[in-house]
Amino acid sequence: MLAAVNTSAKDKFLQFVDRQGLRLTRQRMVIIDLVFSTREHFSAEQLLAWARVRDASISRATVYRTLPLLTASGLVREMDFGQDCKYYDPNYAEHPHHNHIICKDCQKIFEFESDKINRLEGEISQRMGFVVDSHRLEITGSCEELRRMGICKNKDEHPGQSRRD
Amino acid sequence: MLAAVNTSAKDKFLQFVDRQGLRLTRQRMVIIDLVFSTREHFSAEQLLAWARVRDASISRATVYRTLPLLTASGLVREMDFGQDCKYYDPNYAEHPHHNHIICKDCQKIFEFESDKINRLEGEISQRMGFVVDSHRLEITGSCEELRRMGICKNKDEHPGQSRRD
DNA sequence: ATCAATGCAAATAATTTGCAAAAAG
DNA sequence: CTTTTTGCAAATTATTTGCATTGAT
Repeated sequence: MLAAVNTSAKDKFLQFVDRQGLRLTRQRMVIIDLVFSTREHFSAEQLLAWARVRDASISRATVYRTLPLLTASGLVREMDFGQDCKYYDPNYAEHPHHNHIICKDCQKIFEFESDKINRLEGEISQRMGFVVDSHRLEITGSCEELRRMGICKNKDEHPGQSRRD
Repeated sequence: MLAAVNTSAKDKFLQFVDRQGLRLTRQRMVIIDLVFSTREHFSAEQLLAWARVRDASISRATVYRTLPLLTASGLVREMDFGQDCKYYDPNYAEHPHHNHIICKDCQKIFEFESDKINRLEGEISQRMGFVVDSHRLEITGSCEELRRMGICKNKDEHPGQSRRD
């Protein structure tokens, strides 16, 4: 059931693989399965660890060589939260325009969508002579709850869950 | 005159240096002068090159050790446009809430501000139980002009120039 | 004087790459 | 069979750090 959530994203990627004439290797299959059955952001190292549970022989190089394929397909997006390594977000297949809000207290990352913001971005871009291709909005904030009560109500929520504006 | 544009930002940083009990070395002075007299985004390596024009003995290590001071002051912001190295934006002193729009054709980066977007972000964040601390909005788009006519009207504009929503 | 800051060079760590062997189509 | 992909290990590259020395206060 959990694994079924992103099935269509996986299928889209399989189509991409086909369209590009790429080969469907055992290693790629493992990686694809993993990537499209999670909603968590992950790093190359995390993906490698997950993959090795299923197939201990999968190499770091293969993971690093598969990530650009995933991003090239547009179904996974590289995220740069000024950390030491890059993170990857598999939720763009389902929510191509989602944004991030990061709790600087509990460090969790939430996703949300806003048509209003999208519309404004389009208007502003147009006025500046651009056609929007993609956008990246990341809000950093603090949880009122935590500041007032010392406990963050978001603490137990599933990361990568999308709320609606 | 160009150097005077950001004088107050420089002064603010000097106050920060003082407040933190940091010492005002010759090398820091050179770096501070440079950073607050440009509106361009720059990398550590670029800053080092500029600094060495004024003082050939300035080391890479000093530049790398000064950058975190600049970002800690809030007057300069680290920018991660999925590139090989980090870039730094000195325009946050004057425009603390500005956003970026990147022309994927001519690769130039423009800055703009939007109170409407800021307001929306505040509302959405509040509804999600957050108080906004900072935000990062980056739009990637293509220049209609370039696509239609083969020439980008933005080509000669000064990068780092802020337009108003 | 005292302690922070510097320059140098070596260390770190994420990511990339060359190459011979394995496997997909 | 042919060509892509893999695993391994070595290379690359931005950034960081240890240490003896210099310099700001």
